[in-house]
Amino acid sequence: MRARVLVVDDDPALAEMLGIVLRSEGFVPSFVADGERALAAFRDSRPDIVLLDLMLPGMSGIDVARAIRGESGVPIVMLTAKSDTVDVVLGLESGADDYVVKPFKPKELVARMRARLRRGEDVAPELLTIGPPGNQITIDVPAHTVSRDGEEVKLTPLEFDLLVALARKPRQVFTREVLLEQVWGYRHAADTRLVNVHVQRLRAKIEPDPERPEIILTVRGVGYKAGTG
Amino acid sequence: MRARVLVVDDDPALAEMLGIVLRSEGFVPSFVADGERALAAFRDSRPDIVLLDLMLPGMSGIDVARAIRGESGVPIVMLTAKSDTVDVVLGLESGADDYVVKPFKPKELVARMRARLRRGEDVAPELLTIGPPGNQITIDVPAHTVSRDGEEVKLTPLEFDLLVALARKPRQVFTREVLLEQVWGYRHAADTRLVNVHVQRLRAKIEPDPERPEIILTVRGVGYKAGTG
DNA sequence: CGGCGTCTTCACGGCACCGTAGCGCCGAGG
DNA sequence: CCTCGGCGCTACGGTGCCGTGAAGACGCCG
Repeated sequence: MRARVLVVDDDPALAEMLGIVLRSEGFVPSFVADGERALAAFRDSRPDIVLLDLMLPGMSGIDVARAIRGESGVPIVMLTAKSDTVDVVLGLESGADDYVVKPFKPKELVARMRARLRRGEDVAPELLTIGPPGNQITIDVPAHTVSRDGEEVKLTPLEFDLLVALARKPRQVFTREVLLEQVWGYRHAADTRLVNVHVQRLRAKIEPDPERPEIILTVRGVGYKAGTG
Repeated sequence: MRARVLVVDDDPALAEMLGIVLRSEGFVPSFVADGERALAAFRDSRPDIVLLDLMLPGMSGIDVARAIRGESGVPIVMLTAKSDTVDVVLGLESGADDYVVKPFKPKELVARMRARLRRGEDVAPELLTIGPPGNQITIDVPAHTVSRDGEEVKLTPLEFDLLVALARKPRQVFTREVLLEQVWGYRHAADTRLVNVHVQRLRAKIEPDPERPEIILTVRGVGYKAGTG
């Protein structure tokens, strides 16, 4: 029952290190150094999880992630150098489930991989993605940023918290009372219309067509939920 | 699988020593003695990492670093004599990722090279760079200096610590409470406005236009973060 | 088809948050 | 003893965020 990992990275030294770490942690790693081979290897071996460098020769990690995501729901963890800066926002929207910034602690990487594999161990993911395919937004929790189509969307603190609350459990409906408690900290019910207003403001910023919301959906008579497609 | 190192140094004795050390540590080194050859060799062999002496005949290490950085993101580790001091500031902004001061312990050099290559082992880098392209500042942690556009920026100890705390995890937002703990050592919350004031003082010194900060950014309702692009 | 409840949309005022300037203490160095 | 830089603290003004109220649109029911 050892998980098979596909590592996509063009840095041989890093690959070697990952090999040692992953094997000692009970994973079965395989390695490729560029995007084309990554896709072929993925289709061939169907790994349980993919580790993907953002910077690759030729086909970028972004394209690889998109391609894999197009044909599988396999967990993808991105490796990014902090110097990548400009590409980060775009990279995160490509369908990755989580990311770690180089240099990273091997333990942290393994913890995040395990968390993606078995939902039991709760390392809060750095990235949350919601919305139907073709209309997704990505939330970078520690950076407190939200992006769509590679553009950062400016949100107020309250809007951000509300979005995160919904995105943490996509498809699950939250009543206004629950949201008031989780986001506002109100212990016992206040005016629930507050929630309506802020959902509306949020939609105005993140929905391409706020009149037909696809990311934050209304469940009439109950509350709201985040859509995933 | 073994990392290829391009060593740029005009001192044959040092080169010989480096050859022995690097080979014994599993690297595959190649050597050139001046800047022009360095560039040619780099374009030709595309090494995994570059070791670069700051003092070179003809084209200086600074220019070489800039040229390489202009066409590749390859890790560059500078070798500097402690007597260089004056040139160091300029050299550090040329795009190097780390540096070691001669005379150095072979073990330290190798550790720093590994840290740049396999990002897993975290040797804290000597150099931190933050700010958007074209408006970057470089922090030399052991030297306790900060420079922008080749000019050293004078900071007080507190300002320096605050800047380093933010720069160690760029893009990530820090609350004022966390900063008070990390920088001031206050265990449980004091007046967080203290942080505001020092951020402002810091900006006055490092931001070209303090009214439109690009290096230290405010995240309203949350805290501050260092920008990278 | 009509009515009612639910949700959406807009406008507006209070206020928390942040940026900025200024003052005073304290310790280091002359 | 005096000077000066570094730091803590307060005060004040502006900006944008948030909460409320009220009217308009929509869907679900009889």
